[in-house]
Amino acid sequence: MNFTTSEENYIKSIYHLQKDSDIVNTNSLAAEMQTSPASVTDMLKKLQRKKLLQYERYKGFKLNETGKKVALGVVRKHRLWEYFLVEKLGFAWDKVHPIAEELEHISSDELIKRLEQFLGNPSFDPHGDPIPDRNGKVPVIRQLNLSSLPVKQQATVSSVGNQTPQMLEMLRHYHIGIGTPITVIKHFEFDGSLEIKVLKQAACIISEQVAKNVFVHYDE
Amino acid sequence: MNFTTSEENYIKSIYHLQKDSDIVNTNSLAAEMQTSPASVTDMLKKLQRKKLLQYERYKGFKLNETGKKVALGVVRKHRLWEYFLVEKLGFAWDKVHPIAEELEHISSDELIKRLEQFLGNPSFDPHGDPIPDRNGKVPVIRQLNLSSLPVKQQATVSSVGNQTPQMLEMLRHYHIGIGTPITVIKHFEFDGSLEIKVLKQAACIISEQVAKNVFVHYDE
DNA sequence: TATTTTTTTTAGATTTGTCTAAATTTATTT
DNA sequence: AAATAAATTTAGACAAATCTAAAAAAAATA
Repeated sequence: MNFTTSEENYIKSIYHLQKDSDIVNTNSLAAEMQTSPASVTDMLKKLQRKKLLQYERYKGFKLNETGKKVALGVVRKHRLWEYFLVEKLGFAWDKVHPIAEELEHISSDELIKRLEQFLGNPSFDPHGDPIPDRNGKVPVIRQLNLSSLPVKQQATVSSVGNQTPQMLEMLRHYHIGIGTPITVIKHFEFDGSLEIKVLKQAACIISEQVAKNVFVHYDE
Repeated sequence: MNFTTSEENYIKSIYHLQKDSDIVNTNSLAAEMQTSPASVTDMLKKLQRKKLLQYERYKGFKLNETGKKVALGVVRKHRLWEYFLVEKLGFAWDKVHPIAEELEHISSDELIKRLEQFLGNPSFDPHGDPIPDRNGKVPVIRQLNLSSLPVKQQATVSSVGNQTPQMLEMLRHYHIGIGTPITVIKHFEFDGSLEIKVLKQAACIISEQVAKNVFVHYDE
């Protein structure tokens, strides 16, 4: 089945919202999509007619299995294009989101199959987010929050929670990127801030808010 | 200024039509766009309001300088993406048109700048068509029709006129592609067909209709 | 030149995705 | 439990891009 750009965007947003909250409600989706609750209701009816949603009036909604498959397809395309933009075209990781937002709606399956191969079948995008495979399988990585990393434990940055341009810019300032080796030197109880050491950089202090958005995995 | 996908498609089609006929009329554009003459009229009014067209009711129309710039921008994107699809992703040249038709509407200028660089600033796409540069300048190549090539004159295929999948498939069968060395052995007056020799292939005969769509340039 | 044919435009309708304002349902608070 | 507030849906409208059928203009022909 084929979907419009608008439908795909709604499906993708619902997918992301229902990861944290199981059931999604109209207002939060409207906020996420920067549109009115009335427009959301209209689209929900359409997606229900197309059998992608479990939806009851006034009760909230979630994607069914078919809907999730569609969402994973869009996420897959988005992340493969982000990988392409950063690794092949040399874009900074905080600039690629809006472009991938357009590219993800190009419809050819053959294109995505070949793009994936051309990129060397990557498992994670430039922000450390997993790239679903052809069948919607999402690679997992055992990672923990930087705030929970024991002091002096050597680890590697694996992904970033908040991916606003503001956050990504800030991380770039700290020289923190995906794959960056990192150690926590000291944990300040007062405000939860951390003194950290990043490869070749002088030790520095990051706020708890930043730390909560950085995920790492232990080095083997 | 920004244009919708539909507007860009109309502009591009007008551009291609006015290369052969200077002034374009409603019916031929409707045929080209596979839509009704009424829809064309509607869009013409819109493009005129946006000051891209020289248009008088019942008298035909053509792009003005602004309109041509926009058209060249779309053509540029289309051909760069075709180059990418063939040279980087390994698509056959007769499969890329519909995909490039979607990709050409992605809006980021930065993307196209970087893509062009990544591809090594190509001047011609996989069908031998020139790729306009950032400023809308179109590279030219002195080429002639295969039917007009003197017998025994060594030449190289530089572009293809009719780019339907049917024609491209046929040329692939003859092992004729852009850059293929080619010589005319004999010219048959009876039906205008040509006996030709293509690199490493046994001599073969092609119809006048095919020959008229193959363009070559002399080897230096 | 008058008539017929072709081309082009207008009028009015349809679909998609959106909006605002009003109505309805659910949740919260006295 | 009744009143109030919040969330959600409905009703009705609009812009974009399309359509069909009818009207108008231009071109071709008798």
